[in-house]
Formats: sequence, structure tokens, C-alpha cells
Amino acid sequence: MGRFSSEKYGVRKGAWTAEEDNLLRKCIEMYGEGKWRQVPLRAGLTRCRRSCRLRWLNYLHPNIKRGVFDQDEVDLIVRLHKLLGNRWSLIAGRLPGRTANDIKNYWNSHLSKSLAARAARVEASTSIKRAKVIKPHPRAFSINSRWLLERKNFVEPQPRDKVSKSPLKLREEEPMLSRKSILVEDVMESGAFTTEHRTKEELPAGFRVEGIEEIRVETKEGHVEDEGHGWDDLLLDVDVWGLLDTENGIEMPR
DNA sequence: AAACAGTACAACCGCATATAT
DNA sequence: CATATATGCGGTTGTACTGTT
Repeated sequence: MGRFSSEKYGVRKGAWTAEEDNLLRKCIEMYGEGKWRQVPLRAGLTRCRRSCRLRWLNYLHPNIKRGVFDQDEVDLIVRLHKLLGNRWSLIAGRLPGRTANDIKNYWNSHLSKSLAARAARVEASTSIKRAKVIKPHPRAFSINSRWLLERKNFVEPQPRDKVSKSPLKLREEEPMLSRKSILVEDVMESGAFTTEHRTKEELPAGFRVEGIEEIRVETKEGHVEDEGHGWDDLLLDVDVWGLLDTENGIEMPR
């Protein structure tokens, strides 16, 4: 209702014209990203700085990939959403070329409904039983862990550039590979996590094993499913992002 | 062809956090 | 240290587009 035409206090709102896009693009090319306060003036736009920033990050940025999401991307979104919830910018950080806004829109218009429908179907056809199961819970995985330090290929991550926090910047830097690869490959190789029972002593130092109340789903036919807690899900359950972003391993971004 | 409903997506807003003064 | 300002994020809205009746 008038959102795409209102001009209050001389500030334009609503849909961007091709001319405005060009002005903004030229301005960013000339002065670079950031200093959004100065952008409207420099670009000769009667837009607020936030509108300029949003337009650039969600639409004009050259790295943005447009078009439909392929199956791999959808799978990744679903998995990351399971892990991170509605932290769209973090999810976007793992999907090169996709913006948080795109992913959020896609989730809201496609995935949330279909997943809710699927959950409803599962709900209708299953009974829920609580069972005590043991699974590894490496939240206290210290960076100084002897086990970790002995791993091949371990590279101490460099402090992150303070200004490069945007998803697009993170994509370019990919600072996560070192410890991530250890978690995914070396831990697997070590056999610390398998479906077989192992004693605590066999786990790498720093890993904690504790009983976790976990919901298991038993279908009416009597099959027991673990609600998708296969290897992939276990890895996602691990606080990988927290591990990568802090020295001692415990801290989730807000 | 017109009316209506549903969907997609760009854009705005409020709040939280980071940074500067 | 306190305050002001800038930036980033997620929720929400509104319009354009598309399909259906």
C-alpha cells in the first residue's frame, strides 16, 4: 500500500529503477563497499543508506547467483537450518553466491511448508518413545587437546579479519577448512565415532561422552528410526561453527 | 476475458551488535 | 566508561506475476 511509491522527507522508497541501480553500481565500483552513510550522496541517489546497502548486497553484488536452487543447495539449506535455525546469514555463508534474503525467501515460500507437511505425516504415522542413548558430544573439544595437536594437517587458524564478517567475504576466505577437515576426516579415520560401543578411554582427549535424552521414532510397523541421526547428522550436531570461531570451542554465534 | 487465489521475491522495519567519539 | 552512530540480521510486508476457475 504505497510502499513502492512513498517519498517521505525526500527519501525515495520502493522498487529500484535501472538508473538507480547503475548509479549505485558505479559508486561502489569507484569507492568500494562500506561507508554506506556516504553512498547516497556519492551516488547521487535519494535513497537512505540502508536501502542502498540492501540493494547492493541482495541484488547488485557481482557474486550473486540467480536462478533456481539446485538439489544440492536445497539439501544443504535443510541440513544447515536443522543445525542453525533461522540464522540465514550463516547459512548463506555456506552457499556461495546465495544471499541470506534469497535463502530466507526460499525457505519461507518452499521448504517450511513442505517440511511441515512431511513432519505432520511422520507425526500421523508414528509413535514417539523416549530412549536413553549415548552419543559423542564434543562441545569441550579443546584446541589444545593433545589428540588434536597430534593430527596431521592441523593448521592453526589465523585471527579473522575484523571487517570481513559479511557472508560474501567469508565465502572468499573459507577459513574453516583446517579444523573442519580434521573433524570430518580424521575423526572418522580414528574410529572414535562409530556405531559400535567404545569405552571413554578410546575417545580423543577432550571429547566428552554423556547420556543424552533423544527421541527415537518407532513406526507403527515396528521399525525404529533415529530421526535422521546418521553420520551426516552427527557431524552437523557437532558444534563445528563454534569450534571454528573460538579458541576453546564453546560459543555459538547469536 | 475477468476475477480471484496463491506464490515469489524485493524491500522495509525494528532490534541487536559493533565501532567510533 | 558512556553515548552516538553505523552496520548487520531476521521478521514481515506489499506488489508483481502466474495459475485457476
